[in-house]
Amino acid sequence: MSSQDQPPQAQSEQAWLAAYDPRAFPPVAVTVDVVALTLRQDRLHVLLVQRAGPPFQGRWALPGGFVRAGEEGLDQAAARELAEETGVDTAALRRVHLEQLGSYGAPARDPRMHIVSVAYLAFAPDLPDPQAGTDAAAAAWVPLDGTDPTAGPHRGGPSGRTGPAGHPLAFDHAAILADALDRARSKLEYTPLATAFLGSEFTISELRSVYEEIWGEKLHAGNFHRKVLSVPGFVESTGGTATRAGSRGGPRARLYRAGDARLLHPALLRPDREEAVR
Amino acid sequence: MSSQDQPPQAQSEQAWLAAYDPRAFPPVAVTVDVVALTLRQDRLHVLLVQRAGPPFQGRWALPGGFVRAGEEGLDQAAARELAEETGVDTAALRRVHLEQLGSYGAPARDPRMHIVSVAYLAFAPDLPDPQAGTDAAAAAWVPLDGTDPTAGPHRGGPSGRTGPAGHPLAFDHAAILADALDRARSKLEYTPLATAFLGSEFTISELRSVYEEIWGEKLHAGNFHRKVLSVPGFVESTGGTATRAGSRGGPRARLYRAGDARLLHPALLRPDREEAVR
DNA sequence: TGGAGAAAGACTCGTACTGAGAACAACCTG
DNA sequence: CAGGTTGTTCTCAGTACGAGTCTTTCTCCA
Repeated sequence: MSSQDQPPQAQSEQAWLAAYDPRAFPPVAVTVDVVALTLRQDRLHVLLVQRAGPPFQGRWALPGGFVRAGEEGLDQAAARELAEETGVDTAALRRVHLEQLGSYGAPARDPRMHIVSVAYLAFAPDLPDPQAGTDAAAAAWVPLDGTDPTAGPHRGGPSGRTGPAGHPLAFDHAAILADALDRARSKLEYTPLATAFLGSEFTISELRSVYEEIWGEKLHAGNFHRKVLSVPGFVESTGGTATRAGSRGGPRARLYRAGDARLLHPALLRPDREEAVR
Repeated sequence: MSSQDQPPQAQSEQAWLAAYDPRAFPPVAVTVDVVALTLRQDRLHVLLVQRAGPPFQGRWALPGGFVRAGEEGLDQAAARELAEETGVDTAALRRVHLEQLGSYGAPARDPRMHIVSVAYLAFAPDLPDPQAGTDAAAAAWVPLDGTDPTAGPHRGGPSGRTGPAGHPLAFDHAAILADALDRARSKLEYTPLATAFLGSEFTISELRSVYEEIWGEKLHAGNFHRKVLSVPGFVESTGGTATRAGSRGGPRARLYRAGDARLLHPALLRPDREEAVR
């Protein structure tokens, strides 16, 4: 149940509600944090903000903030935070995939008080540079390539994930980011969400490079091509071709748009992951 | 970030923390609700409690309660609620699989105030009948078979899931339960968690009946057998055989225990789910 | 201007996995 | 004891997948 509590008295339900005092309950605050991922120049980036005030002043952190009590649900709060932080209007947010990742509620994860954070994961196409909100010193898309010395490339080690200046993230945001990357990698396997990183029209090669960048390994071009076209509803042809070939030659690729499938069947599995089994 | 907030002043971090007033923040309460599933006599059951007080007095609901601020994390809170509600001691809880399902935070989901509930999903072997906690009128394992007229058998329609007396669940617990069943069904595909519903030793047929009951469809016995034994780390032989055959004849089955795999590779996919794709 | 190199896309081949069904022996109940 | 049920193994055809080849088209650079 949503509450295990001793009612003041067993009166009528309405009378009881009127006498109800929310402040009588232990203070646990709820925030929403967003792990927004995008690809810029074929590199995976995450949206981070630099904290303007304590705690962790000056540190980089995931964008987020308190849920406005009584005004909005969790999904709306996440969308609002993302819009505020990216400076992108609500219309453009429609092209962004946003899903709940999980909640983090260790008592000491925030030094101020017990704060439960509901984390969200966003897949965005290439967006303009963010504008720092009023409560942030800076905001930026930060590359997640192998520049982090404490984590192997594309492995997303749970600790040590760093911000632009190489400093560790605030709070437990490194762990949240690691979980987000795990989720993103497996989401690509059985959903067509890789297309969320691309524009409305794209080539199979561009789609493949999304997989390669997020999974961190090269894929067989021919097999990928065959597979993508054979999964019903993954992509559909626009009939057109790219106006220019790739920068290093090759024929002009055909263009596709996202299909109507919500799940890939059969799935597009990552190659050989024996190590992940045990 | 875990907080987007105006610090009272930009003093030293410690001074700022000392002056911090948690009560200044909007009251959003956090609860933990548990969807505990088990199999009794080859039937899927969920643990429900009957609410002793308002709101929704007398209605059946998922077991749960407020997170004790500053004392415990979300996982511990879920384990505690489950232990309190089942009357099972912490030792027996070790055999129960408990994972976070998701968070539900629509502003009006609780009539008292804005309450965010972090839902957990538990897979339990057959446990004794629960004891109603002090704040519940009753607690019971409730069968989830096709007795619900508003939902097809094993489809878990998001609305209308009912309690023992056929009454709808309190709050948005019907939706949470539906999400939990979806999650459980897909978890069986790529994890060995079906074994969490069984005792420490089991036969392949018992394992198959777990899948059949949760997926709601009969499986090919021969292919299931081959598949289970071929996935590395799913089960390992104990060398023994069941002391008695099934009630309707047949040879004594060999006994197995859970292996050390945490993921099934390749996965054990549900048969034909065209409908789920779009 | 004419390769060299690279990429898009179609194709081939051998292997692995899957669903459907058959076969057979062990065991229950009546 | 007979008939039905179940555990387990096997066969067979269809599909999916990894790796490789081949052709064509394009860009870059000598």
